[in-house]
Amino acid sequence: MSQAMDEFSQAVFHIVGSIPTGYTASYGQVAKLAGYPNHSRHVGKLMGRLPRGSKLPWYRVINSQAKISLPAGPAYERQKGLLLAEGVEFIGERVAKAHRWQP
DNA sequence: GTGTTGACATGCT
DNA sequence: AAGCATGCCAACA
Repeated sequence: MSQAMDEFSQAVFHIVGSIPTGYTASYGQVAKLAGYPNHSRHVGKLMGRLPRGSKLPWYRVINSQAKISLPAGPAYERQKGLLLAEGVEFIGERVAKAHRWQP
């Protein structure tokens, strides 16, 4: 039945699941690693579609500005809290460069 | 089929 | 540094 998720989503999920604890990756980075260099936007859209109990560390995915997207709100604080709990350092609203995932 | 939207990226000013 | 403009591609009305 279901077409098994398109290769795109599957690749993105795989990459996101490969992000080590305490590290973060940007949408463009994930998209590129997934094999789709210019699909950064779709990564974000996919994240928004993820269910609440998703096993994927979606909270480790941020934008190229090393900042959390989401227009500030409960979700924003939630992601920030999760990252902090993983040991990620925050410089203001920005994630420390040292905590950016480097494949 | 066309137009708008979207958890973005990159470049220029 | 920060802000504005352009590019890119799929999903949705």
